[in-house]
Amino acid sequence: MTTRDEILQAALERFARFGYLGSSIQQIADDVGTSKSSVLYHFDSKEALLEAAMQPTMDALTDLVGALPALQEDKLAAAPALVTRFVDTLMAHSAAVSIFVTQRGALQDVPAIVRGNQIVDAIAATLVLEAPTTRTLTRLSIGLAGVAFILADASETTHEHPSPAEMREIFIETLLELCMPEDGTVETRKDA
Amino acid sequence: MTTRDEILQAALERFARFGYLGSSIQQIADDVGTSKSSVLYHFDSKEALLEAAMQPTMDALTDLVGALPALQEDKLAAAPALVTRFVDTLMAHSAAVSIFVTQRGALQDVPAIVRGNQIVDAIAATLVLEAPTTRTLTRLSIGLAGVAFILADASETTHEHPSPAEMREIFIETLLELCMPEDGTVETRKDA
DNA sequence: TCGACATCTGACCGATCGGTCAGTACAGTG
DNA sequence: CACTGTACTGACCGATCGGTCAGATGTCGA
Repeated sequence: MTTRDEILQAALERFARFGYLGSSIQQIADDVGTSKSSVLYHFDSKEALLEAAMQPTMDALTDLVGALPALQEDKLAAAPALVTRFVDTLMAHSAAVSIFVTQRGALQDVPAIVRGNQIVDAIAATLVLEAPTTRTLTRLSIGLAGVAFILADASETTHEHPSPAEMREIFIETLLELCMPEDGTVETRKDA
Repeated sequence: MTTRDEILQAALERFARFGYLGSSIQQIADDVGTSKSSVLYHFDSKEALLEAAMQPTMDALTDLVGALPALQEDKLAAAPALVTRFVDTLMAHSAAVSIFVTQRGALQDVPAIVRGNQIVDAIAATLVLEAPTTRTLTRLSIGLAGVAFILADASETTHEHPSPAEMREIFIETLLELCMPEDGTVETRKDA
């Protein structure tokens, strides 16, 4: 792994655990075993480092959003696959998801966070399977935020959580339940 | 309102919007229109200010937890009232809830956050209405985190949210649904 | 009139912040 | 050999951080 990649990795973990504002360039440099100047050689500024660290996650989610229009024909049938893909993507990028979820209030002007907000809006709009009332939108928001939050919690705190495989099943099931019409019984799929 | 109370109020809002680490004593003083020294006269340190600002919320939630044993006889019947009270308490203290939810990773050693974690554990344990399996505990966590998160979002960002009354209904309904056994149909109450 | 006390302030402290810059070490290329 | 570009570093900058302290001001009851 190159020094640059090590810095990105360390920054992602630091930002997720202690917050962007609670992390200093010096600390990240110490984690990697390099100097502050080295970090600032690879990245123009602290904010540029945050941007670079968040980019792979935002790209993956953008890909997901890009694939949405093809599914819109039969929303109800496509929902399980979409939710599964969404959950898998979140779980594969839990550190960046943690940063986005817990700090998007404080980092409202940061481009990566702005981009994340747009992505979430697009996904939420697609996942609503009935007429988008306030009620269904809010229910889905609860599910989305809750899932993202547990993911964040699992990656940043020490206390116990279910196994990833177990969490994945429960996330998918619960999200589907929250975005289905009231009487809908949902079957979960074991694989995407 | 006394200067001390004004400082508490301003601190709560600042911490919720920009994070504890992202807020300085000087900024809070400026919000109130006083000096940094004045803030440090009323509170021994920045952390003591956070503690004092969170205390009313933690006290309210502690009261809620204290009332729990009396309800344990018939959990299923008591759940709607408990959930309603819980939601109302959260909504009455949205700024402090926001601080707790979004920053408890970064502030793990702060007494107020430690206390909050204990409270949440107690409430979650009580709200689980069937045998506490991993699945039900995780589902409830999703609901709890999701509700708290939307509350935090509503108090710190500018974008639109449903009216408080509408949110309250949806929160109660969704939380009950997530902590009920699978087949349970739940009736919500309009008042606590 | 005289302390006693609460409230508040500006000057100041050492530490750390994000960031700049000149310069070093080195591998590759002609 | 000289030259170039990449990777990296330590010294340094002004600003701000949380916090201390000596005093200024006003309001009390004695």
